Amino acid sequence: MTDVAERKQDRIARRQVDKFDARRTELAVATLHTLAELGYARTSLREIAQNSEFSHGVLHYYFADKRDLITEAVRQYEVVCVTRYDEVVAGATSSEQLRDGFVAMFFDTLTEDATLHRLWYDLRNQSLFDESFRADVLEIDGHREAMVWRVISRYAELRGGEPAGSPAVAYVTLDGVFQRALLHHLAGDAGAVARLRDELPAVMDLLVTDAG
Amino acid sequence: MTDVAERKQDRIARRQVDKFDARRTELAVATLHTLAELGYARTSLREIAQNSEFSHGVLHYYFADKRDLITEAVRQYEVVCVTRYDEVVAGATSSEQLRDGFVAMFFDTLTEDATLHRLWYDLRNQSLFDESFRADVLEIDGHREAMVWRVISRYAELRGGEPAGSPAVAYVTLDGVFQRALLHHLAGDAGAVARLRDELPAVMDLLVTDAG
DNA sequence: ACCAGTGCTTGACAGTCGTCAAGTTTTTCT
DNA sequence: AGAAAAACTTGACGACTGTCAAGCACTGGT
Repeated sequence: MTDVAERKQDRIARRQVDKFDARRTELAVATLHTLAELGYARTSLREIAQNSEFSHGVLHYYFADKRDLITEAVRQYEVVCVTRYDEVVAGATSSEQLRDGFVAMFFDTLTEDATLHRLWYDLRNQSLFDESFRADVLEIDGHREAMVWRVISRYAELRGGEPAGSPAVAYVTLDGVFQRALLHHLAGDAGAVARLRDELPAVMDLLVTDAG
Repeated sequence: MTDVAERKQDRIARRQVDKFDARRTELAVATLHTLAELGYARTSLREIAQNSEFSHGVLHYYFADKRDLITEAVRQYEVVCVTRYDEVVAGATSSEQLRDGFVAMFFDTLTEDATLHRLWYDLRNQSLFDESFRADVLEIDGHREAMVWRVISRYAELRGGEPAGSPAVAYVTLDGVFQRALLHHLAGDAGAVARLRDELPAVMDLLVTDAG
């Protein structure tokens, strides 16, 4: 085979791989939405296929098995979710601006992406039972922790202070507030969500020491 | 029917009701252990029955359906879990004693009852998808919050200070630490658990203001 | 125009699920 | 001891699951 022919073959092969990956991603996104709607326990392959424009058999053409499919869907979640606060951090020129921007974004995504967030917590919990999810979950959890840390360390900097705890403590605290707000939001308790919104600035202040 | 006969009937009926309830509870406990082992998504009635000394059909003799059974199991969890720290609070005569006793109990139940705790988080998450669990979950969550508040408010008292946040903030913070410790414990990362143990006293101190 | 191969659908498989009716064993009361 | 009721087992049902093989439709290359 000539060099030209080889390069052409390569181009074709690459195009096919690209198409294959694109469809994989498309199906993973459909999976993500189905999971967000039904939860892990009640999501079947046929249900996922109905949320796409394909039939259920195609899933085994693009994915080895259900686990492979769901793992890919989780990775799609990660792409969406771990840079959410970065522009708030980048744009803030004062601690008040950062604090208010963070609180606004926090409760905006809470209500806007509620089903996606409940899925994340569902999958993180699955990893407590199913070892095969654990590596991906721990990786995403680490990215979420880093995201929170970028907010808190910058907040401390703008206030001329220091973070009061480790990245882990900052993360679990704010994530705990988020989980609780999500639960009450989905339960229809707007009052409880509003109370948490009022408290969130004070929680942020707990996580940084005053300027000394 | 004579009065004597009526009273006798009553006694019999009560005894039968007691027996009925006792067996219901027994089966609910078996359900609880199965759920703790497999998680909500993978727990079937036949599996539950195999963890008891009965056959799978008996479950529909004592429970209307699967939801009824699992709801009862969740209530059993509540009985076990919401008074765990009370004796630590009652016995502590100094803030250091309360703090150290709390930390010890915290990580003791983390490792000792790990499967039960992961079940709780699993069911709490189910309530994000399934409305029928929500009322029970919110009730248990409230009891857990009250339990944490008894610890933190007493801790503040012993230090001559005040709690730094609301009961909700105290609860989600400590529960967040617990969830993270549980995840890393089940993932076999003893180092991460040890680091959280080292940090927990500082987290408690974040939640109370110093004496003024 | 034809052919090969990719992409996709259809239908079937073996297994599991919750549920329940029918029947058997055990307990309880007279 | 014998009858009545409760407690429990067994087996079956329809529905649903993940998986996969067989075949149809369509595309791109020659």
